[in-house]
Amino acid sequence: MSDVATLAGVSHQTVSRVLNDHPNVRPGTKERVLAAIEELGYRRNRAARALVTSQSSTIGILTVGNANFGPASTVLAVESAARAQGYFVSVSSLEAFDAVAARTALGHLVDQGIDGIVVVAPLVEVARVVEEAGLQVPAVIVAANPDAAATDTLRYVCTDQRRAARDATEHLLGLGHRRIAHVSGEMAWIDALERNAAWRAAMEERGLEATEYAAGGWAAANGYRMGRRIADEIVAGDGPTAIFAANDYIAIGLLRAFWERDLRVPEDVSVVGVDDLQDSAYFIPGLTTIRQPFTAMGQAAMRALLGIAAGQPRSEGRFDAVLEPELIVRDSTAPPPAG
Amino acid sequence: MSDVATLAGVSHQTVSRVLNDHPNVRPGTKERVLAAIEELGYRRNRAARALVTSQSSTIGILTVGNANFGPASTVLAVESAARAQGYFVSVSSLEAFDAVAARTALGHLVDQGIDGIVVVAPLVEVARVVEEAGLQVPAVIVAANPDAAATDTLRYVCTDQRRAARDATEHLLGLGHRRIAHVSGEMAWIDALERNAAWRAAMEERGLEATEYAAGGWAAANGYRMGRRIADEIVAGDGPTAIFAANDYIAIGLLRAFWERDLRVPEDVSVVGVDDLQDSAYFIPGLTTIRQPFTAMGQAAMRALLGIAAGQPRSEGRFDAVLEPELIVRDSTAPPPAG
DNA sequence: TCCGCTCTTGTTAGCGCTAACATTCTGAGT
DNA sequence: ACTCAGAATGTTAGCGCTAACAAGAGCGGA
Repeated sequence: MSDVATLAGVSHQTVSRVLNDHPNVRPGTKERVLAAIEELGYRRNRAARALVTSQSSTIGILTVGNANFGPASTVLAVESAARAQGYFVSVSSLEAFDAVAARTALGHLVDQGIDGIVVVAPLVEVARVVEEAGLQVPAVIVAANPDAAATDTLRYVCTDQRRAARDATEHLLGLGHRRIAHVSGEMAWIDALERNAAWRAAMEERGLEATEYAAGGWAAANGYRMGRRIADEIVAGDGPTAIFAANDYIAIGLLRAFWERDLRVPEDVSVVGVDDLQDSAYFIPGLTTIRQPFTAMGQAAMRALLGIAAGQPRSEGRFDAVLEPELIVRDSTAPPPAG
Repeated sequence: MSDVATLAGVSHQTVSRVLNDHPNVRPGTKERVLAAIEELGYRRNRAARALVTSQSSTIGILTVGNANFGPASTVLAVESAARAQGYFVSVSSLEAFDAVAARTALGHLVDQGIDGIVVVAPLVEVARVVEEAGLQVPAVIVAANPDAAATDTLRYVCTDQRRAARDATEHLLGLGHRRIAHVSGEMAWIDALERNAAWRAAMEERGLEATEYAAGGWAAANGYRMGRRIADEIVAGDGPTAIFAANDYIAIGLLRAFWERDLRVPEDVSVVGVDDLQDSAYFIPGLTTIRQPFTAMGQAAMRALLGIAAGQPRSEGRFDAVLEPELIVRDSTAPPPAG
């Protein structure tokens, strides 16, 4: 920086002023400084800047370190929103899903001197750890946590998973289905719990029996395993006529299992998923599913984070933003078979 | 830090020594310092440390900002490998694929004072920009770039995409197919180019005609569109008996198009993809595909990066590491129909 | 012409840490 | 007891930057 100052014939402080867009710099001087910066290819040292301003313009993202569609898409969206706001993004993914790992990762992030944290924490346990960590930095948890309790430095943002499940269930109900089963995901995940609860509520509201098949995981393999069981029941005549799968991977496993048993979708059984994967429209048949507004979520998360930093009072509800999912109707749902 | 020093009754420098595992500290002193750190909940300021050591223990990842399976998996793998080595990870994703955006993102990363960059740059243009940027920091490009030219600070690491395509093609050839078409991906991508070239080479080696269908993109929709065209040709009797799809998304589009035309896979036509998506095994039929060793790639990238930093001479070949993909045979490939 | 104001620029200090050097302590050898 | 090497600890300086204050320059009004 002092080289630049020398070349421009000013003091280093004036250079700093130019860099920080300080108002009281004569245009001519500014130009000379800018020229010197250009000539020397000078780049300001962020570490020094962070040291003196105690601001890193970096936000941390804590997430689960696998390629699950939901979290991955959310991370991408947050990242993009952060960059749009001029923030850098430091990602820390959890390999193991336990509290210790979450605490460690959180510590790492904080150690980095980030300005805020966005936690993409679909897991019940991770969310809890973050809440209890008593973070000093602004934090936003992206999760439809029913126990969400915003504080002055902690906010929540989510997509309404209950709405997703209700929309799916009611789409099926509207088609005339009454025996609507649910193949649930991994129950350590908030999303799994919420979708399950809302489907169950929608069924019970109408006095319908709610049969749950616990797949125990989000993968196609889990759906496939349940699909074989369900196929047996359908063939035996006492199975469901429609299934709400906790996500599209499970749904594709279901589709596959039914296909193997010559059960036609949607003629013999309807299937709805959640997520709308890149290729869900090209499954056989094209999958009716619930799409989540990931981009909007990312933006909402950043807005909430910046809001905390700016000292904005938290919104009244428990969530700072609740985004609505969207039902995408394709070919895997139809009225139930006659009789 | 001085608080800790006071509480432990030592100088701040001794605290620093304890923190940095300096050998010449009496065990008793060390313990007292550690206790003081614990009591005060002290965390060392990374910005100050970075300033004085000019080391941030952060590596930057430059990638394309979409959810494409390959890049996303690679990023995840690099991230995990970096963390295992005690590095933080700062991600910068390109929204647009152009040179300007790539240069800007690179600049951002460098400005952050990172210790190294891993570029997950499947795009021809991005790789070129990085090469020409004349980066001062160690950089590793993860791409099967045929023009790879390692330098003292720039290394290449890749999965052998030609091998992937050759394995796929030869699997089909071994099954007896002779009319093996290729549905190519987005040609701005190195992977697309490489897979295309290797398939073509394998065909031409045997004097077979190589018919290419340019899907123009990686999505299922692209595959579907080409699939309809190919289906027409197969029905007309002059289509291919097997197809090598540039990735699994394209393959699923193909599968879907064939299913719509009542063409059976693999009886009427075989399909091979590349990637092995989470649910590829559950496609209808289960997709034969090429799996890439992402985890190993991430580790290789970090190893290469650390190698540069440690002043290790670059390896003799143009690539620092070339990893081998793996053919996963499932149900979408079989011998060609008789006649 | 001179005062007093504002605009512009320079000077100084210090963010929290580590490297380098300075000092003190310890204990084996005489 | 006394020396001296080497271990343990302390002191000082400075990384590159910004904030706070200081000083100089320019200008209108009396």
